[in-house]
Amino acid sequence: MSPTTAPYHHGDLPGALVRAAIELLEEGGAADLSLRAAARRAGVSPAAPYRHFADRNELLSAVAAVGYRELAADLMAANPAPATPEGVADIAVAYVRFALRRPGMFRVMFAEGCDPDNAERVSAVEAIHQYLYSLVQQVIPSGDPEPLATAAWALVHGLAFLHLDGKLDASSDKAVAKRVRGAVRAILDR
Amino acid sequence: MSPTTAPYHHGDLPGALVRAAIELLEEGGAADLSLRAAARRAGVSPAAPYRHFADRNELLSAVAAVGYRELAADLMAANPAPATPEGVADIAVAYVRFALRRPGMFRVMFAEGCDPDNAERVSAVEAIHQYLYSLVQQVIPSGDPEPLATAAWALVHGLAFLHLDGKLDASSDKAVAKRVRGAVRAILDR
DNA sequence: TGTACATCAGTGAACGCGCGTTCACTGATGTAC
DNA sequence: TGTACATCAGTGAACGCGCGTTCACTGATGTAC
Repeated sequence: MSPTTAPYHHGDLPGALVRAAIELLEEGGAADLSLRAAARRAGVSPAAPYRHFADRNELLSAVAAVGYRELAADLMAANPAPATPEGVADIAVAYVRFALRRPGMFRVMFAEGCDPDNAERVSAVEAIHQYLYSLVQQVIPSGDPEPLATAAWALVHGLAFLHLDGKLDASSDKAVAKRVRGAVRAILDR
Repeated sequence: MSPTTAPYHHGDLPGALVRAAIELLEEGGAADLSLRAAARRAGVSPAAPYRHFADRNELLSAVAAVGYRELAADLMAANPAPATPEGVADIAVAYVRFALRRPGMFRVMFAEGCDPDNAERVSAVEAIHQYLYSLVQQVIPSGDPEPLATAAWALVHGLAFLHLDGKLDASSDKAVAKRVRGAVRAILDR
């Protein structure tokens, strides 16, 4: 079998399309991501994706699902078992860093229009919430962890978007980390 | 002068275009907002806007500026002089409510691609930050207010977006208000 | 008070673009006998 | 082991769409004399 000739059957077109979409997202931002562009990059005709995805939104949901998994992995890698405010700040920094490192992906993960009923999405989001919940429970054992977990998520999410959208200066990684740590500590150390 | 005939000269086309754009935003979301659509609604040819706005982005910036002013007004109306955690929560609720009531507008105000150098935008954003700064200073007089003000903004901003994007259930106004108050109190009352 | 003229704010037609999606099709694959 | 056939995964051409933007233009306005 000649590997130089592209086979008629791709082998893993769904995977290739998701990967292509992610690359486009990293290179050009959310505006440059289209079904056609992903197909082009995967080396396939504009109609081919429709064998595997009902429409544009379904591809986007698949992309977002990958993003959620990677974000979760990033957070856990940042500090596997935080027990101090500083440990929590590590995770906050990782969250914001993820958003700034992969803005296109982050925007797709949190965007209007993306199917809110997609099962994979919902469970991935739930996983992140759960993670923050147990984290909060560990660091601040007193009281109801639910509102605190929500507050924690909102805090890092807001910091991420404000930096992403230029409302807070994101030109220096160091300054961003410092600002994020400052905000987290301001709340935790009172 | 016949008021039934549209005059050749509009009178206040820039204003009419901004108003039209805002209406489109409220009716159909950010995706339905285009220069052409705004011109159509203002009863003017597709090329007319270019007399007043260099390009699409400039119109968007003008729209965003109106949004910032309205958001600021909403916040101040919610509680003119908050001095307690509950008063702060009033403002947080107003922030989230604004986002949910006018999602298209909110998204334009905080979106990528929108000119970050636009003077009116920058000063409007600065005004909001300043407001939160002085608010924090009043409610929590001890320590550096800067990181706390940033944290406060990020918190409400994150709550707004998580509700807007369906990560937190926004189907009931009451439940949203309760969740927002809960998050604010969880942080303030510790 | 009237006229010439520069300036300004619109028109309308056209440009090229890339998009999502549908369609009838064809080449490859795998299964039943 | 070989063959007929159903199924699947692609092709490529075409659809209609709305967009941002440019262009040469014309109608209205206001100012200088």
